[in-house]
Amino acid sequence: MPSRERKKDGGIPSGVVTRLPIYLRYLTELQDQGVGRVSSAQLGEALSFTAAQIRSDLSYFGSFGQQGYGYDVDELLRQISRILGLNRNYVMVLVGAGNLGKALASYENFRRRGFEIRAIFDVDELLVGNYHACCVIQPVEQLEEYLRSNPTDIGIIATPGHVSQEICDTFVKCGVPSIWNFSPVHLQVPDEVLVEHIHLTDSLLRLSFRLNEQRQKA
Amino acid sequence: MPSRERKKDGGIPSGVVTRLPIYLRYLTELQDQGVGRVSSAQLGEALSFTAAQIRSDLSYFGSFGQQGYGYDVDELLRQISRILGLNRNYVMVLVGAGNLGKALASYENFRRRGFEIRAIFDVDELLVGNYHACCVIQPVEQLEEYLRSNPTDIGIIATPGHVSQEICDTFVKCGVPSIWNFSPVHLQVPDEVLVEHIHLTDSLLRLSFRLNEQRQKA
DNA sequence: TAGATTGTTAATCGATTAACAATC
DNA sequence: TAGATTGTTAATCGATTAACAATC
Repeated sequence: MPSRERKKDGGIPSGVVTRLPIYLRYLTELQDQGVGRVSSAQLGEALSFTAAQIRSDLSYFGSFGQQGYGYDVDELLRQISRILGLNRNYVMVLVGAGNLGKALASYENFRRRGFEIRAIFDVDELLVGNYHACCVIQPVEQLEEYLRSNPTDIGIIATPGHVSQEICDTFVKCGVPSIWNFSPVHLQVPDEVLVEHIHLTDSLLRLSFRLNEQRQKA
Repeated sequence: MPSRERKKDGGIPSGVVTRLPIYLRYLTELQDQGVGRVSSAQLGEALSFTAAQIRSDLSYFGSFGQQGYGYDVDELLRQISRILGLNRNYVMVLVGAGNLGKALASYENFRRRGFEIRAIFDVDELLVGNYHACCVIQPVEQLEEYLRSNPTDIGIIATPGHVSQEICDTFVKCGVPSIWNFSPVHLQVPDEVLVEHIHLTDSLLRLSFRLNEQRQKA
């Protein structure tokens, strides 16, 4: 089976990108259970995808399986880790040390995967100077100066909505290439800056929509 | 323009459901700014959608605009609120009082929208008995008994992954119709139970994928 | 070898968009 | 009225799936 790129043009469909971490997570579970081999049919069954979709997704990146056998769990895990960029570390800076920000700073799984929060900033003078998890909380006025001398891969925004665009602009201005946004705002960024949103309220509203779907016909 | 259902069969495409909360959020911003009217072209411009998509999405639920005028911001906001099920309250129960669980319990925006956490459960004996935000933390062994006598709309799972399926099963067994899952696990539920996942790590991995997209060709 | 399962192609399905008659 | 913009239809685009030759 020839291992060629199926697409030369670059863009991987966003559905594929959404599913890769799901595959990674389940394969890690299998590995923990000592399972050594898995077929696309088994993966699909466990994750509610079709086998064809899983094979099609993987084929964007190469040929990782064997006819008649399936996939070696360890090997596929290694490949997907590499594809997701997990063979390097990421430097992150967090702005907003409220409850959510603190929870993010304390979450060990990120660090374990190579994502490290190196600095925390907040406006609140009562918080500034306190240590939390990794580091001392600094005043947000010093964010720009900090970023100038400390190259950062990912800027995390866990502030109230009314300041998040401003923080975002600072990240962009200082060359931070990607933003992880927890504030309930649609951030405006240049095309080349990557943004991932975690909109808690949006997720909750999707749930309430579906809870009411039957009743809510116009 | 006749206000008919465009689809009789029921299922609203998930893309539409994803976008409705985004529309709600932006319309709220416009209302706060005192803007009284908006066209699909303006909405699309601000949110990076096409005008056609916005009109198409809304048309699943009725006709809320006027030719030559656009949409009345207040009225459209009212309609989308209703469609999302925001004209009632929701009772929630939280399991897992770690950093993330505490952050969720403290988040005022949920309550403001009518989503109320009525009880918190945890395994940790050191936490049990403490008050947090709304309520005292109860031992998780009492979850089932609690749910039997306290009808609950949404079960929130903010536990470590290895117990989340078990908690989920308890919710399902006790008739909780929907689950808001923050644990890094693909939960198995019957078809009729609704699940919304917030997978923080998956989101972070999508970001690292895209940060590395150029380099990572197989 | 026979059975199983891949990677890929072609067919299908669904979602997005462009265009426009309707009409405020 | 003339200009603007809706809601909807038809055309396009892209993603998913079924089928199968290749082959372990």
